[in-house]
Amino acid sequence: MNRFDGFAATQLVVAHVRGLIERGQLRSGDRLPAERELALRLGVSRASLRAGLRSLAAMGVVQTRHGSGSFITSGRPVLATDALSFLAALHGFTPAQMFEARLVLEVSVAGLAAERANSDHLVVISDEATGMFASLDDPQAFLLHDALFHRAVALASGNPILSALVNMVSELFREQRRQTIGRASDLKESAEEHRAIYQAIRAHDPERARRMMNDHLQRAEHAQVIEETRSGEAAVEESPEVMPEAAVKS
Amino acid sequence: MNRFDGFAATQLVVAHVRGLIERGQLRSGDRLPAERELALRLGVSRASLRAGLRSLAAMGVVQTRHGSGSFITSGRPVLATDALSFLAALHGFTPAQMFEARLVLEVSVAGLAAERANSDHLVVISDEATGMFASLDDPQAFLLHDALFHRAVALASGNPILSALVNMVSELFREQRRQTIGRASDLKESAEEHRAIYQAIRAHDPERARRMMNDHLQRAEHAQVIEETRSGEAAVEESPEVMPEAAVKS
DNA sequence: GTTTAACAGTGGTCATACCACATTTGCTAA
DNA sequence: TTAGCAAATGTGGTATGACCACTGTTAAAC
Repeated sequence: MNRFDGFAATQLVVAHVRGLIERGQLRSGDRLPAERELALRLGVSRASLRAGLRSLAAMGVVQTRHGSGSFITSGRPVLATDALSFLAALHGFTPAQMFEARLVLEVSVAGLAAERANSDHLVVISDEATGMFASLDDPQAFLLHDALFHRAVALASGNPILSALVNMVSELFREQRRQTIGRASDLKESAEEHRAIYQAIRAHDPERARRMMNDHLQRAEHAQVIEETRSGEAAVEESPEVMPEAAVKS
Repeated sequence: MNRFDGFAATQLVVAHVRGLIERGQLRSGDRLPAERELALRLGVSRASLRAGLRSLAAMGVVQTRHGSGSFITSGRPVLATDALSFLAALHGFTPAQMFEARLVLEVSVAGLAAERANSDHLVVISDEATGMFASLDDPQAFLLHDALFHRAVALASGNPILSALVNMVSELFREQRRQTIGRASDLKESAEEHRAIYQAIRAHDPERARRMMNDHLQRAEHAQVIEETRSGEAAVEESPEVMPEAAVKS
């Protein structure tokens, strides 16, 4: 049945799991057979099977829990955000490019959310907005709520594809912004902008939601540019006021 | 130096390569050390090293060529499209959701392309448009040129993030459409629409480019819906005119 | 000088053993 | 009886060593 031994063993594993998913024999949250058994069943070594599972895990299709087993990823459709993050490290995305991508995606998404958001969606969005106001003195927490707010809006759009894309981009932005959020001075204004977006969505006013999201992103980008130039001057004229925390590792 | 043996060996590999990339010690197209050597250097087994590389490969960060070595992915920033494809198989994206996502992304992208496309970009876009006209009698080839056209437009937008996202969505769409393109009857009209988009971009007319892209996607979705209802009726009233080719595997 | 064959280097697979974590089972002791 | 704990089981994670398949180079043969 299988290809002759030693052909594309690991690829066979991926294809097999994919087939099971497409046939509906594996669904979100289901547990896969144990590695040793599945390897035997597919006629490949356990090493090759693990290689295949590793690929699937990197794509966010399966999650493996040490001691428990491998499971098809449950919950909402989510793309692995690492990939975009690596791309950023390789090719060096600029903040301008990130804001442009967010503008393209999120303005429309906000409009859709205003059309379709139900009360459950609204609660989550509102919670994150309050979370922002509650963490004005903790930039990192603020940034987290910021990202979660935008993801909540994307979720409310009702389109899982757009939601997955917004998740990726927002996480990418957060990773980059995390290092400079400390010098931001407009957290309160930012929170107000998010509140305005929320209110437009709650009022089911797509046009206003689009406008508010557009204004918010434009202002956020502008503020970040101002920060950078000011921080650049400061570095020349005097000692920097705020040191970005050094990311020390291993 | 390393974590005590047997901790998160495979994770260590990913983190290490990531560090090398972020420090600029590994750039696009570079070749990584041989597996046996790199494993020794990191103090992990070759199996664990390979697991890490497999993850990186699945994310599209590295490409490994049998007999030659492992290389940092060269060329333009591209996200692995498999992930979205798996999500589709798991959660079942509808054509309507796909078209909505494309509408959000590609209308704006077309506008940006009209602002920024240079002659190199225009050549590629034009080539794909002609490729569509040249393959009116070969639906699969037509569909390929269709996808490549949209990617060329995204590339011309000058934003690598948006380009990567459009690549993912266009590939997702193509995989889904591949099975039904055979019954399409409006290939020529579709080609004309693409030509109109190209001309708007070539004329550096963003507003027209956006409008043309918008019209194209709306018409394509409409045509596909018509197809489906007609095909549904046909299946009931009489034998289907065109059998979608069965995807036979293994 | 050209062609061809051998060689060394590299990733791909396999088999086996052992370790670490999670859950269940069943026994002990209160 | 029952609450608590410990052993047993099942699972993924890692390590080792060997061999196979592909690639590129080098040296030999023509």
